[in-house]
Amino acid sequence: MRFEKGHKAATRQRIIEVASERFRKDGVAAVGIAGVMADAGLTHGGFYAHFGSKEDLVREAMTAAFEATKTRHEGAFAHGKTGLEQRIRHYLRPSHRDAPERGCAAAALVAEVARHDPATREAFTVQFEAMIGRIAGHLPEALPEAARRSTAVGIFGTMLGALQLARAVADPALSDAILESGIQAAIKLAA
Amino acid sequence: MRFEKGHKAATRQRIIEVASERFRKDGVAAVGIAGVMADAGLTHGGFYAHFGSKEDLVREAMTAAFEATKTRHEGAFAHGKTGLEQRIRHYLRPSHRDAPERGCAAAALVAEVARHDPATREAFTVQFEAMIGRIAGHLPEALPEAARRSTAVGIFGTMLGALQLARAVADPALSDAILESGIQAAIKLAA
DNA sequence: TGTACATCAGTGAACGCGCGTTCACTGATGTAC
DNA sequence: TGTACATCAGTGAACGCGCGTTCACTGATGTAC
Repeated sequence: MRFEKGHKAATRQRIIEVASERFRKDGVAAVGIAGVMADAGLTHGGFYAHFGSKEDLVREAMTAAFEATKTRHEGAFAHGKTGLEQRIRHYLRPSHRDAPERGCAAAALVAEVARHDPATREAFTVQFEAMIGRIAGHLPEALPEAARRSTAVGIFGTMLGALQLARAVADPALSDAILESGIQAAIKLAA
Repeated sequence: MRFEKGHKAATRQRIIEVASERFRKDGVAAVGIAGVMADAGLTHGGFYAHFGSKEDLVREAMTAAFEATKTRHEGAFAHGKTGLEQRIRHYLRPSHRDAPERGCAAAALVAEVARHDPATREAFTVQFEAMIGRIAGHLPEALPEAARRSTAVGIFGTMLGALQLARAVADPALSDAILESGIQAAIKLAA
């Protein structure tokens, strides 16, 4: 064989990583296959040796984005309420707002996911559930499971909504204020 | 003149209304000028007699969408806490989730707005501020203005985040649960 | 050891299509004489 | 009252471009003899 073993798998991984950044930064609809392939150091023709369609890449890149941010944060936060507060502040920090390409895939892609294939939406749902589980893990064990899950959904919705609003608004001071309001709101929900 | 007075203005309004629905339903990037014009009963060539560019239409259609939902709800809700709770439940009801084309422009377009022209982001900011003002108007007058605004931002972020998550998720039961969790969270923030 | 062949990741031209935008034109009307 | 002309909202062909996707091909390698 021309290429060492694992070469193709490595290329595939590279395409997914490039796509996961570009999709989060510019949106799925605005990013083309040719651009992704060029960023991965390849020509566009080879794409279909790796993926069946753009939609397949969307699904895989979104999942990879979720996994990457999860892995990056694993074990970084203490257990319990303090850990959750740290997590909230980390999520709603200015540098997360300013670097969507390396940030939360849910915040960058929710609206578009809602308009995609069932398979993509299911992949999103799986990752969403995992996220909720992680947040719920910080909530008091005294609470019933259902209450913890429901509270976690409210907290995540607040975080995601605030991050998106902070990104959309034109006034930088207002944007900072939105992040701070989001932090306070999420903390209140966790209490 | 061939057309009665006000004809052109009426056509322009029709284009804006069609666009405001289609942008909310399918996203700005996925909607073309030709499709909007066809839906308005016109051919695409006439578009530039009404707008300078697609971006101009985006800005106007988004503003119109905000104004339309505002007008539709004006005076529909009581003052104070009860009115806010009504408002929250109304926002996070299943039929709002299922009809984005007639629903909240912020929820449908935040992510895309973040990637658009400064002028479009400024128009969004104005509408966002108005929305916050309306929510803050329901909060206790005893609170300082800044606290009311901050709380209102948290509440709106929660509503917007929950609505988007409910739209993206593949499982209908989970989607309903997200709406309910969002309602509970927003109410808790308002208390 | 040297030659012929099979493998296959990646190339790049081409497919039909829709995009945003431009522009010469149409044709029903109001106005001027 | 009748005719010539100006107006202008809307038409539809055309512009260059990028999209997702297909496919015949390349060329460096490993394998077979």
